Amino acid sequence: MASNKLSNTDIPRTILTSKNVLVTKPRLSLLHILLNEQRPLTVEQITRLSKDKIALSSLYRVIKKLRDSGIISEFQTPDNTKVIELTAHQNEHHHHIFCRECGTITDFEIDDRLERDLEREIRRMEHRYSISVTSHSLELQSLCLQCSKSIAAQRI
Amino acid sequence: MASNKLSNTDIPRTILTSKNVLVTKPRLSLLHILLNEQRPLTVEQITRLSKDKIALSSLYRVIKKLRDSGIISEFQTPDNTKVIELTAHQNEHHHHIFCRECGTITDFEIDDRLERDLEREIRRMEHRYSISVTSHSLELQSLCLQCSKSIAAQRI
DNA sequence: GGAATAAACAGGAATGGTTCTCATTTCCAT
DNA sequence: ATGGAAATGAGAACCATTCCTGTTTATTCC
Repeated sequence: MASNKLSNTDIPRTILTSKNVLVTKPRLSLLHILLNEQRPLTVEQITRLSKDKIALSSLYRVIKKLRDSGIISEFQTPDNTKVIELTAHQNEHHHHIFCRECGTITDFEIDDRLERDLEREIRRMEHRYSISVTSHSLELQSLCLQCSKSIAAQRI
Repeated sequence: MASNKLSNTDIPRTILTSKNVLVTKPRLSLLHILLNEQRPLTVEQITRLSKDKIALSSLYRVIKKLRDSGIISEFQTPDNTKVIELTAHQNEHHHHIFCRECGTITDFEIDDRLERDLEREIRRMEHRYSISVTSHSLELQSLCLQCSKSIAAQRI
């Protein structure tokens, strides 16, 4: 039975048209992957998930285009790898946890009160250093549950 | 008159020997530069400040060695550049402000109470995600005073 | 709907930062 | 002082990313 709602596969198209970005296969494909995975991904992970259907050069170009259009955003892991995520997810302002073993990235939000305190402290820093802060990010480095288990197992 | 204290030029040597790291010219040279500048430096900046007396390959090796010995620490700017700073400076736990125009990096510390709240929140995250957080960093992106001035000047 | 036009694509070559290799030099314990 | 281990310098290799060029695809206007 046909749904009268948008199917999942239409969301990427809707995102592109709503931002006035031309709809093309590689762009749809990238958005599709990001929507499916629901977590930040590296270029390499995207390449693997796309089953090499996007040329690497195109992937980089698409990332740039969608970043400039505000659809996705980009940041770096502590060991210098480029990571991409949907900006939509960013709307709930969040931070990142990096597992230093497997490199998995997890989003997290901090307590509202703490986030407000943080903002206030940043305003103070702006005065103290005579700067205007445009964004902030909090990063945690950790061992994820899985990695700490497998490391414990190796020790036995 | 000869000083009976350590001269500045002896500090790098003392650092190396106290950490049981072999004393060599490139290592002394890197420490010398970091002690002089008193701020985080990129590989490129170090190369320039060393007047090209350290081979690039050696510089990378020295950075690695001193990092592994805990003498210096390494992090990334938001645009993916490697930055080195003395770990001694780290002892007062601090964070970084990156100017998105000129790339200058400034250290800053946050209010004690906020830092404690942050630590507490991190403990909560550890429970929530079943992870063990090994370190955290707060990064601000800003325009520094100088850059915001020169941008304002351009507009006129 | 179909042709013209503009944009995006694929593939490969080029680039730049970082690491590796290996012959030579430096350090340091004896 | 000297032998052996460790570090260095110079350049090659590496790999992620960017650039280039000819081809394909999407949009626009008829």
